[in-house]
Amino acid sequence: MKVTKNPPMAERLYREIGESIKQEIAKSTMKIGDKLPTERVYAELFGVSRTLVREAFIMLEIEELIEVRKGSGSYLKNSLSSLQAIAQVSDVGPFELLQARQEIESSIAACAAPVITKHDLQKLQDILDIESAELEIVEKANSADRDFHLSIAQATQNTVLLDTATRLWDMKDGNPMWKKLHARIQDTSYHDQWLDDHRKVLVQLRKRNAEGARQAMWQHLENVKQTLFKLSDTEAPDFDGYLFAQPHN
Amino acid sequence: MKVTKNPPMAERLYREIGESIKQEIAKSTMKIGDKLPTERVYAELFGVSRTLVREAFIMLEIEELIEVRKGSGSYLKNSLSSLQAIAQVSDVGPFELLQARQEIESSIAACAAPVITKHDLQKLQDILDIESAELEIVEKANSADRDFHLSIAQATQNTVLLDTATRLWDMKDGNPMWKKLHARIQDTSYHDQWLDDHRKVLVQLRKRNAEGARQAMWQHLENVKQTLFKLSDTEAPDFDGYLFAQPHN
DNA sequence: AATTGTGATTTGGTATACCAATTTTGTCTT
DNA sequence: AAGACAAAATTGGTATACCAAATCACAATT
Repeated sequence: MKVTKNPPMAERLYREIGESIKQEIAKSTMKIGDKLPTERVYAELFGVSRTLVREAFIMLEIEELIEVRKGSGSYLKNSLSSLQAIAQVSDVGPFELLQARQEIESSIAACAAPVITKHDLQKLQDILDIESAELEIVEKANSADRDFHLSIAQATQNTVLLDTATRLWDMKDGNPMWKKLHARIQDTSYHDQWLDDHRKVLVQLRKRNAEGARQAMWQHLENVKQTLFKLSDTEAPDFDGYLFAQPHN
Repeated sequence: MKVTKNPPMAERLYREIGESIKQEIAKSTMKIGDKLPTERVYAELFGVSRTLVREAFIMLEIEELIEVRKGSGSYLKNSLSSLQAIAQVSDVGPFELLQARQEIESSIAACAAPVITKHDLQKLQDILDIESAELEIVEKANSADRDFHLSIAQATQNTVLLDTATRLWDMKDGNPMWKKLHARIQDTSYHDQWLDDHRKVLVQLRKRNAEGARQAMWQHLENVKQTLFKLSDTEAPDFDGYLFAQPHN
């Protein structure tokens, strides 16, 4: 039986064209507001049909790099650097990311403590129960972990904080370094400690103790950091460039 | 002479098609991984050519909502809700945003204090000098303000913190509420106080006093918040829905 | 000389036709 | 009946042709 596989599909052509156009823009001296070459010009330049160039333009337009105006032309809307600065953050190192999460999530916990609702507290309790029960199933545990952290952010009733926390959490997805660490975490059971950390955070939230919650969340992420540090120490070479600025507190 | 105008251009059709498709997805009971109707089906459904549907698909693909596979079909990749949660953050209220910035940027200041370089301190001093000199020119002052805050984030040497700070700062762009407030700020000169706030932050950073820097930055954003609160109070009705959870610290 | 109007040109917008990869179907072989 | 192979149908990929809006050039008008 042939398995339905389709991972290594050749990338869609319009993406290649789009990237090529980006390179052209990078090489040129165009400034924001300048007019780009027309679709037809690019089509001839790359030796493809205008349709493809058009699709590439749509890609750049959605990325907010350009703006296209009928009958007039397409124009640079943002600098290339400002965009890729945001894009390339995704492959940041685990420690750098955890450092940031420690700073921000402890503040979020402190921020949530005074305003958290009974309903949210119950929700956190439920998540903890799931964590206790499903400790073995890695996927469940992970999902619950995420729920726990983000639910606290939601309890602040501040959209921006929730968005920031979500963004930071999802940053680890797609980073190969995290996957390696993650595989090693599955064996050993640091989950027990982390579960205990979560309990301590919830206790402080129940007491509506802002500084207590801050401390508890700080300590939790400190423990995670230390764990990852040990694990990476065991089999270190992969982490060149990721090890730096240790906690300074 | 005819001015080159082109603001009220009818929105590109592919966007309408794309939004329509999103609605169709929302109405349906499709789950992640499910297969979407084919391009041809949508083309007939909406009474347009397949080209347009295809462009709409590209839009959805770049938004990471779907994944398209040649010869097979297109598939739901993410839930609609998770995406729009991120997208709609852009029009968040000024107070909600400032609240988040107060939490996060004060932590960033504390984080920067122990590790800030002499070079970065000098850079901050230079920015302050510019702020003092160009106090009157609103654009310059604004730019310097941004530089000051983001330079501190950069001084943490943590990419994620810098990215987060940048993201928060730029959130106010495009929000009409900010523009109204901003117009009113230009008249009065709260800039003096804010400039003084900045000085106090820099003093603490020089002393490498983490908690001092945290406090100084906190107070600075507290002052900004209070100022905006007064201004919005003067001419209040616009702010329905933006006034809520006042600082709880 | 400045302005206006009109037609040609440029540019993006849309539709149709055909190509290639994938999946499905059905038949043949074992 | 099971498996393998091939033909056919499905689906996205690409190219070409034509349409409509915006712009530009230039002459006619004032």
